[in-house]
Amino acid sequence: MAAGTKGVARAEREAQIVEVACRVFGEHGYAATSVADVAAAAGISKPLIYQYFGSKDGLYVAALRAAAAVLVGEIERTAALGAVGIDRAVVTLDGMFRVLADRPWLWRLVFDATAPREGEVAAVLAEHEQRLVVLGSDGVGDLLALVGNTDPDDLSALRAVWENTFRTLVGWWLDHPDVTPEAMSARCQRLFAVVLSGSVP
Amino acid sequence: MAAGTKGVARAEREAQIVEVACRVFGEHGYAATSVADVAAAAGISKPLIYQYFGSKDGLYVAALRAAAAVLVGEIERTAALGAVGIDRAVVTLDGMFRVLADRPWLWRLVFDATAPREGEVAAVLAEHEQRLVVLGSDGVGDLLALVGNTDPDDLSALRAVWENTFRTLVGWWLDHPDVTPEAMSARCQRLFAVVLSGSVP
DNA sequence: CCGTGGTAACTTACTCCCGAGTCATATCCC
DNA sequence: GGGATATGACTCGGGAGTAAGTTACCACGG
Repeated sequence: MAAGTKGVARAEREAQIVEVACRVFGEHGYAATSVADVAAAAGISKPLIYQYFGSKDGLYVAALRAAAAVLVGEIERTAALGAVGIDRAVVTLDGMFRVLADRPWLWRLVFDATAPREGEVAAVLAEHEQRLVVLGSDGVGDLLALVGNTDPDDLSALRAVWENTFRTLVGWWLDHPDVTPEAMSARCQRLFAVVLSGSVP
Repeated sequence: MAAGTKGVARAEREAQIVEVACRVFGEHGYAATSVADVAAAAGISKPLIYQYFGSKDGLYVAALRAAAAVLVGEIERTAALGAVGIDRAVVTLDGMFRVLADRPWLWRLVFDATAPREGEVAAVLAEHEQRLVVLGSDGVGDLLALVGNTDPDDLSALRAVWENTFRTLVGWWLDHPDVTPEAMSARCQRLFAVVLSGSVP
């Protein structure tokens, strides 16, 4: 490949690289992805990525910010709809299924267990996590308030359970690509109803 | 350090290495742990580990088997007690808290997201996961049967939710080392009661 | 209209480091 | 001597990051 410019402006090239990086990082995970992999997938060379993003983590942060803007933004959007209880849960999940339908890799990118736990990446992850904690505590808090429970540790634990339930249901859906968002939302509604029906001894 | 024997028999040395490996792998994760780290922690040299376990994965498999024997064994033990519904959940969690109290690192070892997804390690992980799936489907199946739901995908998804709820509660507890097993079991019972009370709109 | 120099876009071909895995050798005990 | 236990000092590969050079475009003076 010749060394010279291809006439692609920096902003445009950066956007293209970020999009490719979202996909590659999301599909294979941070640890298993090399900068050379992303460069190859984008049809460019490694040093260009370093010139534009500085480091592997810099690239990852850019991809993470782009993905989180979509996903956390969607969660905040549905939260603002004002549904409560089961309805709020189902509406939130339904919105997520629709957003992920044509770019499912964004999910694994944002919740990548192999991402570094320190440095700028960790800071960005913590920032998004904090937004989710606020939203989750809100919904779960209503539930605890109904029974007069004000223990902060109970709230913290139950919020964690809810977040992981959310993650698990989305993860299950991603593992079953034949299931439509509509069918999956219906399944969630059904399962919540079973659990919350109080039919357990 | 002199090269000669220290008079430690192979079986004894292997047991010691496995114990140390459980701790180091469990505390830092598979990916972030080098064989040299384990050797240093055990007070021996790297080639001895290779002589006894063949490879990093071989060592990891040995540690995994030892840890899973304890943890999955405990889950199977409590499952055999015959409790149902919330009681079964609480009994299972309670047993786990007690087992983990003096060696909490075993948990992160068995559920390490940075462990390889292929090769012998993956096979061993899948084997233990399968045992958990059987147990989880059992408990969750009762719940669905009560409302006449026989959809296998509903069972699969709800089982996944339960397993992750379990993992989340244990993980939360590990992040709050001041909470005693007794207090944590009480918290779980309380939270289950809230959710299953059907008090949601 | 035609250089011509400056700048932005881009690549080849490296260095460097870290961790997995190995080889040759040393010590101890029977 | 011989086998089991042990280690220092390597090789090797892969991925992060870099140095130096190449090509295209564009603004300007002639």
